[in-house]
Amino acid sequence: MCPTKQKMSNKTGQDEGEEQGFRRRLLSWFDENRRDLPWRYVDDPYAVWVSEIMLQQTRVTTVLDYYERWMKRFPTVEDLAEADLEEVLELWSGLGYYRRARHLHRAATTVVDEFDGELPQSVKGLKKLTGIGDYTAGAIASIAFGQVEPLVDGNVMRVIARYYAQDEDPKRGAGKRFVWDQAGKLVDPGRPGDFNQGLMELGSLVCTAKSPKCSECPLRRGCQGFACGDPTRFPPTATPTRQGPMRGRVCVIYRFSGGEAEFLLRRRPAEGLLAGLWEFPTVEVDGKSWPTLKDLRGWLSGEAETDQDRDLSKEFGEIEHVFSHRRLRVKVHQWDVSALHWPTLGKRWRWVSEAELSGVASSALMGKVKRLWTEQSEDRQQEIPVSQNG
DNA sequence: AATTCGGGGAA
DNA sequence: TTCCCAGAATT
Repeated sequence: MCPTKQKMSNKTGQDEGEEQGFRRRLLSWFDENRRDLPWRYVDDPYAVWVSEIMLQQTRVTTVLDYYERWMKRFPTVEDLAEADLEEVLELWSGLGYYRRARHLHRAATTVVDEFDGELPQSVKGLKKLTGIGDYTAGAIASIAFGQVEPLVDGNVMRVIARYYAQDEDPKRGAGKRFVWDQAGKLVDPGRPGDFNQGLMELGSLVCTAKSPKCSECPLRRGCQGFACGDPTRFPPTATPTRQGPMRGRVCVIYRFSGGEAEFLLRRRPAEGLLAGLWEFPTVEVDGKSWPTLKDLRGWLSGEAETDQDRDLSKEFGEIEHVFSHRRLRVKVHQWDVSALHWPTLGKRWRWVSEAELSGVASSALMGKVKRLWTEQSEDRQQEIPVSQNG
């Protein structure tokens, strides 16, 4: 508990004065310091929607490139609704949390088919679309439609928890209600979208998690966390549940066809992790011991006549890939099957040329495998006689 | 209320 | 390394 923490006044007149000062100082700061982001100054609810989905659990700097590519390919909600899921996932490849892309695509078809191509303007209406929750509904309603609605994201949680020296965890229970209540009381009736973006911008640029720049903060004077002397005490940090390490093997199976390399990709199941994405055949196990080569060739048994143990044992690299709460290290194998007769492929398998590889929906880990392959292709060409390429 | 989702960059 | 980011859906 903060020793200098002040009681909130219940006198209506005083609250309104406090809130108006908060709004004025925040908006004034935002007008001076707002970043020039591509989804700002755009009078297009669809563009706001796309940006907000991409920004879920993802930093602004990461989103920029994806957003530009997306809007170029799918400029309107109709373009998105008409697109194949495969292409949607392809544009999302590497951004993570792929469910967002699936939901956005499905919601786009809902908007076109049921709402005559227009996004709902109310929070209640917006939340009926899959992928739009409390935060995103508030964001679209206030930013795109000027509705006086609050929004709470990670930044807003932190700013408000500090400003009021709130001890409760803002992610749940009483702390969550408190933050949403305050956000609702504070939001500026005249410029709700700018106010909300200003709150997030302040959290992102000034009221940062580790070392807040209180000397630059427009809200310092009324901030009870600053008055406490240590604003980083708020909000309290919830201890994350950490998962154990994982080990895996990835196999780049390739052959030469017409002078160009082709790769064998496998499609992941429609449900579960990385649903529907393509990958170089992979095996993974929990823990720190490596899966065996036998594990790697398990899915190949009976598919091709070869001495798989020997052929698959060619390793050309190791990659570490870090997820939200997991750490996967994979050994990368290569296998040239140019000389082998390969059986007919089922629906889950596909040969892809090197040029086509970048146009396939896949995870960030597969991107790393691909880059590793490309980086080492010069070395490989020195080792492998040119005759193999013809 | 607690998990799951499989990216990534700053400190 | 750790933290946590313009979170939502599911259980």
